[in-house]
Amino acid sequence: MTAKAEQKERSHETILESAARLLREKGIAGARVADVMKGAGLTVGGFYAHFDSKDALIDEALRRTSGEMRQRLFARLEDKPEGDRAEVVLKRYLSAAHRDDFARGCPLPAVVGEVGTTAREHGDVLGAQVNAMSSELEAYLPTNGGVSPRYLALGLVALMYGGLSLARALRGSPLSDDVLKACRALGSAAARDGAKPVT
Amino acid sequence: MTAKAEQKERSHETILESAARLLREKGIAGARVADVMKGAGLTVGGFYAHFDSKDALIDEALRRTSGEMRQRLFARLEDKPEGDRAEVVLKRYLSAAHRDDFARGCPLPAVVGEVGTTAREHGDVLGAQVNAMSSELEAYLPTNGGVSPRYLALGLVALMYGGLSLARALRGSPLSDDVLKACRALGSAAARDGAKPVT
DNA sequence: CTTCTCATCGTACCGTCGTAATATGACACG
DNA sequence: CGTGTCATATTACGACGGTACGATGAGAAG
Repeated sequence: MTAKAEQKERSHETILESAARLLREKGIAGARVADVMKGAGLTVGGFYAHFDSKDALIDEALRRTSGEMRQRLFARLEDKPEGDRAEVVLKRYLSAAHRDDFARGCPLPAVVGEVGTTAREHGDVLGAQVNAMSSELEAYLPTNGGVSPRYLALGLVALMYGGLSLARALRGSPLSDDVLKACRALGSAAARDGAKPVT
Repeated sequence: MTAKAEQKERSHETILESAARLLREKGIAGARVADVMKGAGLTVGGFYAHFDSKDALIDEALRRTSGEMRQRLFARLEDKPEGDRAEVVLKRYLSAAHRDDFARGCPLPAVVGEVGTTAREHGDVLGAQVNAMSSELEAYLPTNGGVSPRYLALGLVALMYGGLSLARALRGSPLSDDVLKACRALGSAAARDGAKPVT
């Protein structure tokens, strides 16, 4: 009896991984059930034995991809000088490599727009992910700036997400690289001095 | 003979206005041809007498809405002290009112994600709009900062777009207001001191 | 060996979307 | 007053999407 259960669990995991990839590459509407199953080496028919609905799959995939991304983003920071850590995160997120690695990168660029317009039902899950990302970043920010670390972190998350999204949408144009560079510069300055208001 | 031509021109304009509204409210895929025509008080049948395809309509609507938005965003700045103008733009863009006014606000939050994933064909038009917005903002930025006005402007555009997109996706949650506030603070500091690198 | 279970498959239903072909009806012109 | 033109309406087609249901076949249980 255990062999069947194991197989089902493996399939569940494979489906989720396929969904995670497609969600990041093609967004919510673009991650079609049939394609997700094909990516998992299965066919449509079996899908509803694993998930209640496409929406449930998207929610789970969103949590999964967001968690993965945070892990990669904040990995191996102990090696870096304490004051540089936020900048390292910024540079990792706003890199050309991250822009070009849809399949394993941040899911936000692929889902935020849809959540704001036609997929409001995923707003809660999205909010939790944004919150988690911001909270984790907050720990690496200075406390003596003009803005509290919490707000600084939220602003940096918006800057990172905005820069990466634009860079992905404009990839192929030189403007894409410029956007990344500009966001790194703006973000680094803010991460160091805490966005001190000027006179 | 002129009466027909006038009517057709009026219809073209009405269709475009309807598309502009729907594009901002529901995104590219969400702005369906039948709905656009209904919003214009017409029916699907006549659509292809006015536009070659849905894609052509979207491109035109994107240019239109983006231009409208810039006009509103940079209007009446002569009243303001010269050094405050960039900040005024920031505050207008990152306001709760703008977040809640889908129908007349910035189209970027509704289209950037799709262009990055499933609607690459609109990338050129989108790039031109981002460029226009950044260029216009650039004129109001300090030249003595750590970053050139061009890069500062690009970074601020990414911050504004990112903040507004997140705020729209999270509307209803208190996090939405926090994101706007955080982006205003971060942006204002950068717009004033030009993102000076610290020590 | 037989029977039951269950993960997965093949397939079909129903709605929706972009697009196109034809119909209609109002206006301009002779 | 009749005729042709053209903007718009009606309707249909083909593709595709999420979802559901019966078939299949491999493994577990006796």
